[in-house]
Amino acid sequence: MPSQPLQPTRVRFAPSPTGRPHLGGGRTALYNYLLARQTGGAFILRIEDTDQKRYVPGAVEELISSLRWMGLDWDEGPDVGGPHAPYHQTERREIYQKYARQLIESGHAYYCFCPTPKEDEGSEPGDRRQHREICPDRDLSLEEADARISSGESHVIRFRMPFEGRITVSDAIRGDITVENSTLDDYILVKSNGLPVYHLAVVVDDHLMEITHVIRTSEWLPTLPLHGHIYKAFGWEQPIWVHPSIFLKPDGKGKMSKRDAQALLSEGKSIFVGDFKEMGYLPEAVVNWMALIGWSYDDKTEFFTLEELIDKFSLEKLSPAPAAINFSKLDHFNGLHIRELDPADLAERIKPFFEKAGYQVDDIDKLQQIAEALQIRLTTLDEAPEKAGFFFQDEIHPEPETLIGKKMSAAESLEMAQRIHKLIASLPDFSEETANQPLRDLAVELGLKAGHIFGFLRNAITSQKVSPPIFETMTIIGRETVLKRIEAAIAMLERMAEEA
RNA sequence: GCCCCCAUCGUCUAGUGGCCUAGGACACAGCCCUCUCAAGGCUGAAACCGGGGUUCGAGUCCCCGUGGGGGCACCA
Repeated sequence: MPSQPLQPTRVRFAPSPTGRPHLGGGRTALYNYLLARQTGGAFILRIEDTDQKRYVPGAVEELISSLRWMGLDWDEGPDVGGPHAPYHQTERREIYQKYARQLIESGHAYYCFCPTPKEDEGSEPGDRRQHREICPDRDLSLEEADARISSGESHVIRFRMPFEGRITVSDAIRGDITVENSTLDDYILVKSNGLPVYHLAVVVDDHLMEITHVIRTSEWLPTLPLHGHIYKAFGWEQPIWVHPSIFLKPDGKGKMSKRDAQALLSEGKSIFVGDFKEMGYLPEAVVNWMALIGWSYDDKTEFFTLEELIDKFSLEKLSPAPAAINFSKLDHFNGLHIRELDPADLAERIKPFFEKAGYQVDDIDKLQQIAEALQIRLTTLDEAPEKAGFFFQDEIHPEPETLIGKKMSAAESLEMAQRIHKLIASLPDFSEETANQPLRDLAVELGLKAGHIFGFLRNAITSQKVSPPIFETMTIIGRETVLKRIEAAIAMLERMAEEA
C-alpha cells in the first residue's frame, strides 16, 4: 500500500479564465480535490486573471459550473470567500507589488526600462538572445531607478538570475530536476502595467495561502526552476511540487489544440467539461475516467466513485508519462455507472433528454419502468429517446415491410398477426411468465419460428427493429395501446395482402 | 536551435531485480446465453524502442542512442 500523506494538505486549483474549462483542467482540479479531502485539508479555487487581454467573459462562471457538475466543492474561492481573500489575482495587485519591491530591495530583482520587443523581433526561438546579456539596467542603482520611475518612465521588474551555478527542484513524481542557471534568464516578474506575471503571482499566492502541495500539469515543468529561484529569493519554504503529465490527443500525437478541440466537436465529442452533461455522460463516469488517465490504483480495480477515489488516491501512483485520451473508454465507464444507478435516479437523469426530444414526460412511474428497461442498454443518456421514444408516442408508424415475417407472404403474415392479436387479447397480463409460452405454442401451431412472432410484435408495437425485451415493453405500454398498435398493424397487412 | 520531461499490447495501465512462458481494462475477433439490441460469461489476437553495461539473474538499476512529449512572451 502506498503511504498516504498524514498531514492535512492545502491545495489549490488555479486556472486562468481564458477559455472553456477542459478535461486536463478538470483532472488537475480533481486530483487537488482528492488530496485535500483525503487528508482533511483544504481545497482552494483561485482565479489567475492577470492577463486582462486574454480574459474571456463567462469563463469563471463556466469553470465553477463545470467543477460543481463534477461533484467538486472548495473551501475557499472567489464565490465562497475565505481567510485569504481575494481569490482573483487582479484584486491582489498591491500584494504582488509589495513583494516585488521586497525582491528588489534584497537585490533579487531589478527595474528594467528596456523597450517592449517588437512582435517580429527574434521571432525564431533559436536565435533569441538572453535579455540579461543586453540589458543596460541590470546594475542601475536603486536610487536612479526610483528616480526614473517617479519621472513616469515605463518599466518592468525582472528577476536577477545568477549566471553561475545550478538549481535543483524536486518533483514528487519525477524526483530531482536540475538546471544550469546559465540556461535561464532575467524573467519579467511585473509587467509595465503593474500587474504581475504568472511566475510571481503564483509563488506569492501559494505562499500566502499556505499551499502545501502544488499539483499542476507538466507543461509547467520548464518554469519550475524559476519558481524555485523565486522561493529561494524570498526565503520561503517550497511546496511539494507535483506535475502530472498532460493529456495527448486521442491519436497520441501532441496535445490538444484549439483546432483539434473544434474538430472533435464536429464528431460529437468534446474535451470541454461543460459539454459532457448534454452529451449524456454521467459526472461519475467522467470523473472515474479522467482520474485513470495518468493515475492507477492497482492491477485490477478501475471502477471508482468519487468517494472511493478520495479514499484510494495517492500521489505515488501518478504516472510521469503523457497519456492519450480515449473516448471509447469513457463510453465504457459511462455504461458501468449507468448500471450502478438506482432506477429512480436513472429516470430523473434521462427525463431531460426525453423532454429535449419533444416528449411529454409526466408519468414518473412509467418513466422509471422505462429506465429499468434501458439501464443495461444505454451507453450515454442521450440515446434514451431514440431507443425508447416509442413509449411516449401516441401513434407509431412501422414500415409496412417490417410487419411481414421472413420468407412469409403478406397474407400469411396477416393470418399470423390476427392469431397473435387474439391470443394477446386473451392474456391476463403481458409478463414473460404468462405470455411467453402461449406465444411460443402459437408459433409451433402455425409452423413458424418464435422469432416470427416476436419480430412482428416488436415492429408492430415499437416500430423499431430493436427494443427492450418485448414482454417488458408490452407491460409498460399497457394493454390498450398494445392491442391498438397490433390492430393498426393488422390493417396495414390487410392492405398489403389485397395488393398482392 | 536550446532547455526539460518521458518510453510495457492500437489506447489507458500493473510491474520498484528472481512471484513475468509480462497481469488487467478499453477497443477488436470468435463462442456461449438469447424474442431483437444490450448486458453478462468464456476464449483469442496484441507489448517490455535499440545497443551497451551492472548482476548468478533486468521489463525492473546505470550509460548511450533513438523515438515521443512539453517549454523557450510584458500568456498562463
